[in-house]
Amino acid sequence: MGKRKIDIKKINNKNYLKATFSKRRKGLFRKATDLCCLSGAQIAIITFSPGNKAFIFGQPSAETVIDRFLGEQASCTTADHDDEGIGPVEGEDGHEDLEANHDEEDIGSVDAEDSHEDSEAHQEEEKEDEAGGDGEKVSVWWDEPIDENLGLDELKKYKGLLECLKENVASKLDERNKREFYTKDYLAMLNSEIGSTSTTCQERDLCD
Amino acid sequence: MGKRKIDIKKINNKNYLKATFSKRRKGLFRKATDLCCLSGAQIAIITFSPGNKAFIFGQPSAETVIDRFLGEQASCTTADHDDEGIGPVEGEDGHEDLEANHDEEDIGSVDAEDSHEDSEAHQEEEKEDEAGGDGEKVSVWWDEPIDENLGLDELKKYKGLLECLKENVASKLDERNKREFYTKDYLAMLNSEIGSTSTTCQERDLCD
DNA sequence: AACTATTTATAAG
DNA sequence: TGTTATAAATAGT
Repeated sequence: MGKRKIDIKKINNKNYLKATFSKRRKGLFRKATDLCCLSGAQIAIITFSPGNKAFIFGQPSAETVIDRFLGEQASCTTADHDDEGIGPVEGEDGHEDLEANHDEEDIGSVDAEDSHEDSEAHQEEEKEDEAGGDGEKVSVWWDEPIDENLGLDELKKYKGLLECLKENVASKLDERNKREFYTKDYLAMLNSEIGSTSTTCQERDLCD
Repeated sequence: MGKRKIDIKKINNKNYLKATFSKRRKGLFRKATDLCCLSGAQIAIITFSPGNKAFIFGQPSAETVIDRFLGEQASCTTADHDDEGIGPVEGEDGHEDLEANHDEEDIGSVDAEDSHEDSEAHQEEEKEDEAGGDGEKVSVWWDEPIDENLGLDELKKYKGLLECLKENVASKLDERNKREFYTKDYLAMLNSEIGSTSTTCQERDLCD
């Protein structure tokens, strides 16, 4: 997608690599945002750049989606999980001529919750590499002044973003409430178990 | 990107939603594949569709990247990790007029490992929804017959895929070797600790 | 599912 | 960093 077609193979020129990674990572996150907003999907993306810096995308948060994934994985422990432990391995996506099957496509019951769009939350880890450590701005889009000259499209996008923000705040609150609940629940469990005889201590063999 | 521009807002029509999710999820994974191949980045994408089906992308594997992320997160435990616990929260990506800063862009030392491209491994969980439960094919692209009429681009792509496959197999082997090593190491540690006095049993308070 | 008309993404400059 | 020519993705059919 540019002035010239490029082969999809490892870029060796450092500067070009950096520029390309940056542009394409942004593009990837933008696509994820759009997909979340359009479909209501939950998505987490974890990226370690060639410079080993982490870039994280999460809707509603990376942790939420990862936990859900790990949870489902754990409850699906099939006989031999010696490598990935999940289902069928798909080699590649979207290479027309080479494309392998996929009987995916799902979407069961989408409870058409009237009109509040989706939200997205991105988080980015910062680990100053040796490359330029200028004064890390930490502002976010909703702190930026509103451009006076927004066109209709921009205004629509802005509206969408605000709706996403609202939804995001709501889901964060929800998460926090859940966490508090579970914490209380866990504490209650611990308290009840300290006095009971039913629990075994797995570590005991090593303890004496 | 289509015959008409659409607003990025929740789609309510089920069929349109399904088609859109499917197309865009594939597009997202294709972008991730390209980014991995071009830059050597490690990426994991976890997607829960609106039908609550999981679609996983991983390079070299989702687990590897998630573990790395969780590991780094654990070692970075800052004072208050009450919600996401990572760094600055970025609200949105790539909305031109609204775009907030980002002082990301990294790429430190890319050890130019001559010419073997990147690999990708995707895994897809299957959980048959009520929608069409036909006989789950489990084949992958490298099992498919090669189209006799591939053009130059397709051949290049094929070459790239095979190189990725090779690299992927190599990294899987590497992972497995590492795992065996750690397992041995861990067992050795356990053995040496059973007889020692240095280790404390964190669970002890609950054990008696 | 396959096909365009268009919009988006992005390689180069 | 911003611009532009082109490739790629995809909305609607």
